[in-house]
Amino acid sequence: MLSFTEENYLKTLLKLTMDERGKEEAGTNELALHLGVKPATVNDMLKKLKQKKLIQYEKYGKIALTKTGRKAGLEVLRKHRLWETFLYEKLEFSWDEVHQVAEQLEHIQSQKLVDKLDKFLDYPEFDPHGDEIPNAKGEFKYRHKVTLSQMEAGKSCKMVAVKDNSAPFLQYVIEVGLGINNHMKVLSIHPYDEIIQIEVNGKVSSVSKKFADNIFVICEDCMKNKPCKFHCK
Amino acid sequence: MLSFTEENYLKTLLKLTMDERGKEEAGTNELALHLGVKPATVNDMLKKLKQKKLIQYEKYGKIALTKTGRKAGLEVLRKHRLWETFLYEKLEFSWDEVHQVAEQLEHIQSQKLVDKLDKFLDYPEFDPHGDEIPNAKGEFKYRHKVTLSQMEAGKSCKMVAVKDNSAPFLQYVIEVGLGINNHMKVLSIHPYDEIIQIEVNGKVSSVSKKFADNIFVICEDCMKNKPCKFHCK
DNA sequence: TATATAAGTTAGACTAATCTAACAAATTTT
DNA sequence: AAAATTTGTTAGATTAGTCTAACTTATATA
Ligand SMILES: [Mn+2]
Ligand SMILES: [Mn+2]
Ligand SMILES: [Mn+2]
Ligand SMILES: [Mn+2]
Repeated sequence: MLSFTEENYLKTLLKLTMDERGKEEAGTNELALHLGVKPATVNDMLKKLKQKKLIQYEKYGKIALTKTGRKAGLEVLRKHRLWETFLYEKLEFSWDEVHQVAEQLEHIQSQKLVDKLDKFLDYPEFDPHGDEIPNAKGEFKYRHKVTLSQMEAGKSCKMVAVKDNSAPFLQYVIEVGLGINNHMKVLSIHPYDEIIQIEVNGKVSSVSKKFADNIFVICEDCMKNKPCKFHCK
Repeated sequence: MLSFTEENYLKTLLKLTMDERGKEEAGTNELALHLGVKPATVNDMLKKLKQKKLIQYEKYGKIALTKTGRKAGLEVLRKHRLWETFLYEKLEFSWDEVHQVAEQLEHIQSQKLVDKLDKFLDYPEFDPHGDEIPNAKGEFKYRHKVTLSQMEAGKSCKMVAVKDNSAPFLQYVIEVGLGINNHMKVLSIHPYDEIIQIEVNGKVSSVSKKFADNIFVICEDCMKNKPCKFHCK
């Protein structure tokens, strides 16, 4: 049985080693930053997680999840995203409110509850922020998404997810008239300050580079399986 | 902000001082028994709860909730019973499975969640065990219920709740063919060992005194507002 | 009333999770 | 290669919640 804290470490480690592909390991400071604790605290926990065979780790080395650790992390992430979906779909929460409550709900221990909730929601594949929900086996759909800031002027794309899950950012996204599955066209990218002009539903908006870094999109060419020389390799 | 543990103490205190009416106070050992900890542990917590003005308590004296303490306890009880109802009504849990999971869910902190859940369930007044669910103001319906063991031979009654919420007991109740809102007639009570014969839906069953102590009923006379000399005063 | 039993308290110890402050190793820059 | 910086570790302390064992107070019984 894992404690809430242990679960949070595993979930965070999983996110750090799966978001940016290629990166399979994390560091003490990085983990501390994301968990909102001090590196010293993380260091103590690393010893415990290693002892429980949930991570691979040597003194002064990098941290990687073991198979069991990854499985446990996936389970927490699955619960988090299912609960977010429940709150959003069934209880009329807005997308900027669900995360905070799901942070608590993800730690409820009951296999039956997870299964029943999944069924009740009709086996959703994505949460309100467009993040993939791992299924009962821990598998999830991979999508070749890029950030809005990686798009070229003149190209069209569809918003599929957000990177930043904080309430202020999510509210700002709504304000700009954007949302999951919205189509948009990149009109221009200003060379001086990288301000990006986009058109959504006929309305033109200007967004910053910082904003665009946190919006995930799929480009129209990719969707149509056309090779897209700009950002897909 | 209260910890899980503090919430459990307040909820348990509330149940001890509201179930049996007339009894407004509880003792250290009694509380320890219900919480599954040692009296020494309770004693430490009493000091903390007193300091937070959630209970009234003097060394070697009895324990009573303050107004704030009672309100906090009611909120936890409300959440517990709403979650039980959700699991039972929406997720197809059986009535012997809901309690264990609700013990965890009752501690989720989100006023909005409680309100939305209440609405989603259409403001239920009773949980799957027949227990009253306090409303948003902390009020709940009072019903003059008695235990099945208090009934006289020849009288009819309706089952409205169970006292024992443990899975083995609840499964046994089903086995006997009983459930919330079932009507039954007490055929006989044997003077030697107090075995009670009841008739439910034409089927006759024999139950022990211990069993009957844990079944709450409303007698037919009381329901019809006829004075009932046997157990109502 | 004296004694036995029940109820409640205290002291001292333990674990999990956290911190600060000091130290050590690894990496980057000059 | 030396110095500076970043990254990671250790020691020692703190807090919440729990325990055992010994003690004290209150209540019931002979
Ligand atoms: Mn989230
Ligand atoms: Mn969490
Ligand atoms: Mn219950
Ligand atoms: Mn509880």
